[in-house]
Amino acid sequence: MEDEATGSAGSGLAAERARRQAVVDARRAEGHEPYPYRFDRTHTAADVHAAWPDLEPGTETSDKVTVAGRVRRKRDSGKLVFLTVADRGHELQLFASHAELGDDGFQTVKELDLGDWVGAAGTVMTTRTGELSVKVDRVELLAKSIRPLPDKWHGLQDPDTRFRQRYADLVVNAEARRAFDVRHAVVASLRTTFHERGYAEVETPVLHEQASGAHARPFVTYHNTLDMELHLRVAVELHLKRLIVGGMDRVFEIGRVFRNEGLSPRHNPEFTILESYEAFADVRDVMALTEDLVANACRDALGTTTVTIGGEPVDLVPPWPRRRMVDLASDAAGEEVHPSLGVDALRTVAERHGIRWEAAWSAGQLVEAVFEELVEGSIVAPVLVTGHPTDISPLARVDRDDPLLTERFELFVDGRELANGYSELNDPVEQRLRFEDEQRAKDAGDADRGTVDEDYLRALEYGMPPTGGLGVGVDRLVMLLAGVDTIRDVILFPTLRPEVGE
RNA sequence: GCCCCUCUAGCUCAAUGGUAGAGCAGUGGACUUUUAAUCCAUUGGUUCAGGGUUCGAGCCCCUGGGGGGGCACCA
Repeated sequence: MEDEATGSAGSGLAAERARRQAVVDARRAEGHEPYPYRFDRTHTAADVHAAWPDLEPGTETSDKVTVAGRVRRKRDSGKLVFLTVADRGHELQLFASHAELGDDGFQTVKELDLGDWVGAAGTVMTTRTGELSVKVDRVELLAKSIRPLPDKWHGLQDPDTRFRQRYADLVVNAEARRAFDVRHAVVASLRTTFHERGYAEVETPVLHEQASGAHARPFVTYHNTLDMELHLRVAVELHLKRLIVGGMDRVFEIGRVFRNEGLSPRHNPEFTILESYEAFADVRDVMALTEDLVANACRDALGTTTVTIGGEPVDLVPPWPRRRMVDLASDAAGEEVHPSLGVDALRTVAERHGIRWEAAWSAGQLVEAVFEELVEGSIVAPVLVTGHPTDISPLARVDRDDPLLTERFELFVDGRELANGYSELNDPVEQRLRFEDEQRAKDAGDADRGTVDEDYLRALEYGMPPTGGLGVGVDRLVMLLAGVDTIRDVILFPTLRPEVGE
């Protein structure tokens, strides 16, 4: 009877799904395919708005369009139904009248639930309040939504559900869509900037015998046939420089790297890194490249070079200030901070400022600690921090003016490191010594430190030209430009613990 | 790994230790120009799980789980 036919017996999620499934079954029984294979549309919602931008209220055109989208809202006043359908973030109203559609077509409209995908053909019109609409004469269900969407007005608020069910988040939360629109525009812009400069985009292995190129703990996995442990990469650096040795000249990679560390609003175990290497360039060229990459990405994604940080506008137009790490640290400490002071003196400086240090730390690590504690968090507008101590920069070339520092920089914005680059060390003998220092530190118990990469050294022995290299945290760049403060808002599917039941 | 906060209907949220509610969604009804349509009626709950205290627990306590924030580590 009535209850069976409409599936209205009971309530709750299970009953709602059953009711909607019953609509699918009924359509099949009537000879309609509820999940058709394809649908031809002539216009997207955005196209319609662009093509008929300012029709007077109450206009009826004879312009035919065919559109498709997801039903987001439905206003049913009996013999007339207004449907608001969403099509890639743009909305369009369908004006569905019984007079125009007849019994069958109107029944199809009546049966539509919020969340259903629908295709419709009709003429462009405006209602008497001026809303651009399509007066439909044909409506087709393209896919039934069996599961009800989250609240049409409040959206999805629970962060857990937003991340686990990103599909639902994207349907109902415009802010979520916007952050990823920014992301996609940023990534496209980065590629464009590189392509315009003659770089080749490359892809290098994710599975490494030894993860190297950054101070980080790797994920360990296992290959059955080779019967060996493999490590997921923590950086792409050494492979790209092998390509420079091979004469590829200008290369970049945008790829996922994996670091087996804690999660936070700024850290996801897998994240996207951009690295680039350019033969015959040094750190100054790389800083200029970085400025262009970021300014272009901002312009391409936002249409402006101004971003908002903590409620204040910040202009990203280059050039940005270049300040040596030792000078920034010295200014903040009110006394000289430089690795030449030696470990003992630097420990004293650290203690004077309440900075905790460890016995194993080198002079360079102490300098870095002073910088991180006293300076890093206070940088808001972009600053290129240069001249990192040699002992914390095992792959960077020694500064031509100061043997204790390197030709390196890190870009800081909003208290966060966004990029890191340097004049690449290309002397295989010196690189071996630096690797050996890393290995010693690792053997002494610092799991993040590196090992001696013999194959990389072999490559360097063939000769690597002078090279400038860059690494950019793409997720953090997107966070800055999208104006969000958690990395989970710019990673579609952030790492979560397994879900427990439903 | 440690500390703090949080978890109630499909969604968004209420509920001095005393009968678990509302809005949206859903269902039934009215309505041919609505805009979160409106109006009338109405279904829907293992209050994250398991223990405990109490005459009585969504609320207090313990254990466990998910999530958020902080610390640590890092980009």
